[in-house]
Amino acid sequence: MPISKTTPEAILRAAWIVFHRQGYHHTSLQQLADAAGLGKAGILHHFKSKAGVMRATLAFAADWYQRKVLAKAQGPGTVAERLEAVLRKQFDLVQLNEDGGCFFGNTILETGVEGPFTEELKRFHVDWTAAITALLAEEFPEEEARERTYRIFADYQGSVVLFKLYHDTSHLERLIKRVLSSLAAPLSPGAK
Amino acid sequence: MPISKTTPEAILRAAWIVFHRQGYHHTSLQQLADAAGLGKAGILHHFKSKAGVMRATLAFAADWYQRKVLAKAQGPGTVAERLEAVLRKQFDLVQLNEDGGCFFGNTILETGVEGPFTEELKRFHVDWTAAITALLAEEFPEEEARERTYRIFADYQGSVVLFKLYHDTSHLERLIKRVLSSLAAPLSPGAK
Amino acid sequence: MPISKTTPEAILRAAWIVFHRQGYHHTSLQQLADAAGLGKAGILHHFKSKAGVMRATLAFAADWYQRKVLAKAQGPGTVAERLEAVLRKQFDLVQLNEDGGCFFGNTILETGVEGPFTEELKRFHVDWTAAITALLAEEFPEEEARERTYRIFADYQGSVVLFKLYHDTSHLERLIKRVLSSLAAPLSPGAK
Amino acid sequence: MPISKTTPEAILRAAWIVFHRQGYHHTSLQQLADAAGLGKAGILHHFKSKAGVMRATLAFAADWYQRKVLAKAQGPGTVAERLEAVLRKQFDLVQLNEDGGCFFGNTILETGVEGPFTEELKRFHVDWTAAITALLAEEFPEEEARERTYRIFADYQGSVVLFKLYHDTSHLERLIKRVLSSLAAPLSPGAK
DNA sequence: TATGAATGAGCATTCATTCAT
DNA sequence: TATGAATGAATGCTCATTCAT
Repeated sequence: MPISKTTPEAILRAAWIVFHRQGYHHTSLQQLADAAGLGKAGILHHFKSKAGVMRATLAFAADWYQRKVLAKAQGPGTVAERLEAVLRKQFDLVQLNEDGGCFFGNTILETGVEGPFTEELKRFHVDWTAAITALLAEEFPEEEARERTYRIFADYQGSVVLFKLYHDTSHLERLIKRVLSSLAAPLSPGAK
Repeated sequence: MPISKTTPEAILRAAWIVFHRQGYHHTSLQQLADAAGLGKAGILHHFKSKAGVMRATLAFAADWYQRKVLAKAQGPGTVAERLEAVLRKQFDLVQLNEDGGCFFGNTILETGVEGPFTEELKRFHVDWTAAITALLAEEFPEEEARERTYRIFADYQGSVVLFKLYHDTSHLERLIKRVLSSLAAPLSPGAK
Repeated sequence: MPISKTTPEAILRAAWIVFHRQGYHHTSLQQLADAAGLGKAGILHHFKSKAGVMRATLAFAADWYQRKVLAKAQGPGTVAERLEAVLRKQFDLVQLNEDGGCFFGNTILETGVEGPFTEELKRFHVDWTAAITALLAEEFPEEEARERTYRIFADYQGSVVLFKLYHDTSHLERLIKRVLSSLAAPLSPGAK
Repeated sequence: MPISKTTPEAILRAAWIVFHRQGYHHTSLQQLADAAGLGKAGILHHFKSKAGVMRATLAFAADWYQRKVLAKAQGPGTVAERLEAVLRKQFDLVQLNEDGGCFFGNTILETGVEGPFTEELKRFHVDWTAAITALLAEEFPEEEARERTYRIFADYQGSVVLFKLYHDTSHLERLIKRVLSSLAAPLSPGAK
């Protein structure tokens, strides 16, 4: 008895949680199926392999990121306020799923180079960089905005490592303080 | 034909490479055995489980790190020279093993909190922090040295993510420039 | 090429034979799979572990016992005739499977107390006792029927040991003679 | 560093306990080694295989049985008293080792026919039969003594099954009562 | 659209055993 | 007399995937 019309999106939503919490290799199709309330074959009916599910999940998450996180870079408020809003929203995700860290960062380190996910992972970084650079460009010259964005990204990813290591959100708070106060200071040298 | 007296250390040296390249979950005992030139059972004769091999490998690597990388924080040369030496040595490791990134950072993100490796992973961070803080304390007040160390660590881990994403060592070079020039500047606010 | 729809019952029928012949611990999943004409994974698709197969097999066998062996305690014929019929049917099973003895008795001694099969094993004894007691109660007072049943059970299990030790069915024939002639005699003392 | 001169007998004493508790197939060489305080290779130095250890253990146990259990059939006291003494001593063994049942009976059912232990197992039964027959022959004609012995043996093995199934020593007590009171009664028919 | 049966490769781990020392 | 290194086969079980229905 078929039934129920599980949407692919519902599967991805469930898969996101599981992949985020456990990583790609440590997640089994069975777990994805359980999370989505389908059989394993049901999952593969929609996405033709485990890697396919992952790819779609990354795309789905990047999309969501764009709409729910990076969108906060636009709209009313000062540059600092909007930057803080983006970072705080980002941290909500980091703390989700039993403190899973950054889904994209995790996946970059786990599947890295040879992985079949490079495209989606790069898209995330490109999106992120574009949004934050555009925001900072309201206040700094283009070139400088780009450099500042770059440094914030690195600082963010590094802070997530500390957060995961010590399970302590203060590392994320410190990042926000650091980033916001850096906006008020001239850019230290060390650029590309 | 048994016998040949593979030392546990030789196994760990081989395991380090494989774990670094592939991550914990994506590495099989068979691969560890192949790398060490033993049968699977031969590995488990020395370490009682795959997790045991990982634990020992992390300890071995942390030790090596202490002796070969962090040791460069001591000795002759200016603070900046020695800091650069440490970072450059670190990058050698990052680029090793098909651009595997930071073995410890990877493992932190992959096995995170609940993992059975927290102890070894924390030790790495504690060692690292102690060495760099001691170095910077030659030039800055204790408190400031600690904060600077903290920021460098975060920046380093974040840069590794970029390196893995784009396969491009320039991200590591930029980190060095950024770090060294920051030594010459007053610490921007945003501390703990 | 998957598919062929092996029924769980077919698996249990095959497993019964193998477990009976070899015992629980000495039987491998591979052997069960071979006997059922499936791969190991095929077996575990139907029963989630080797112990699960054993449990289901014991339940299946107990059921069969009830319908094919103990059912002979009812119906036409004298009490003695029906008791003999039950015992003879029982012996057919004992001699099956390369003289495997009593499947339930074997398992009781092999996995004993702490085993995960106590429930199924007790059910067998309860069924057996209920059927034979009901039969004997046609001729003896309730209490005495129970005691006689008890002694027959012990004698039966003991005779199986001798049968397995010497591979000689005369031990089973002697049991029948002993049991039937005891029906004609008053119950010797020694009750509970 | 060799040392310590573990006697073969000490190994067998330890092996007896483990084999009795767990059965032959469910016992590993490692467990035997642990129990004896040696390495696996140390065990195999004395007995050239696991089966060899089992064989020697059965022989050792049969010997012990002869000297410590069946010896009670001789000496002062009435026939009934001595028979009870033998049975009670036997029950001590049955209850030993986490209610392991009769070591010999267990092994007969577990390894049965094809097993490489038939010889030792038969020796146990022959010894037992000889000792009890000799005892009963003090009071009954040779032929009758043999038949009574035979029945007691079967009843004993059957009672052990009940004891293991219900973990209840009352089954053993009932056996003693039954056996002793049968001595006072004429032998019911049903002989060979 | 989804299931459930099935597969074959692979998993970590344990097995009894060998053998140089 | 005993160890510790090592093996190769086997253990129970999970994996991603296929496919008839």
